Amino acid sequence: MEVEAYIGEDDRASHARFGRTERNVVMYGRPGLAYVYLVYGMHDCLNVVTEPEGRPAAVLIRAVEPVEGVDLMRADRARRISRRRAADGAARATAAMRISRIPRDRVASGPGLVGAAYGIDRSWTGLDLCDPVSVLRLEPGSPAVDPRVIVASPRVGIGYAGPPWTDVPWRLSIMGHRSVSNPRPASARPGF
DNA sequence: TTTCCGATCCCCT
DNA sequence: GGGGATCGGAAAA
Repeated sequence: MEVEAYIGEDDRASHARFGRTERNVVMYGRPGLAYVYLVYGMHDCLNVVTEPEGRPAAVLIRAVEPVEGVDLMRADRARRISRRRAADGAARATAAMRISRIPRDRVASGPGLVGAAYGIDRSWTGLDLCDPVSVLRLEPGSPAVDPRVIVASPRVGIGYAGPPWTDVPWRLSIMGHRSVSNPRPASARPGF
């Protein structure tokens, strides 16, 4: 359970730092829309547009705790991995074994893993996540997360942005939750 | 357990 | 043309 905020054209870590481009237009759109982009040539990352129209901002969904369809997610991942490398039967079997043992709360514990677990790709950009009939939508959690259990830390993988953007504590995660991506914030380690 | 590296494609100066 | 809002396997230790 982890998100990161990217706010405005001034934010040197944000995809909006170059102004409006073909890729990021949806960030300038209505709040509640999905923005999905590709990183490192292979991972689709889900963001939710957060500010009123005209103000480019989004929250990256970095990690999620899946509650349903976990076996499907694991099977899907096993298929993708064995497709990627030309593995022989034995290697494929060990890969499948390893993946079948991934704990439920680690199946979507990273930005790329969230996209992969739910089959989200860039074509989902623009989807209205506030529409109750969308295949992917935001719903209130129950029970709600106690704000006292949320830790803030610097964002991950944005060294290029430079200070102060590398340091602003806009990565929010649930303290001690196992579905948090690596590197885990120091104060969010289990056994806190 | 930690560290290193390759994968793989698109985006933008 | 350079490098990335990452992941997983292999090696080191």
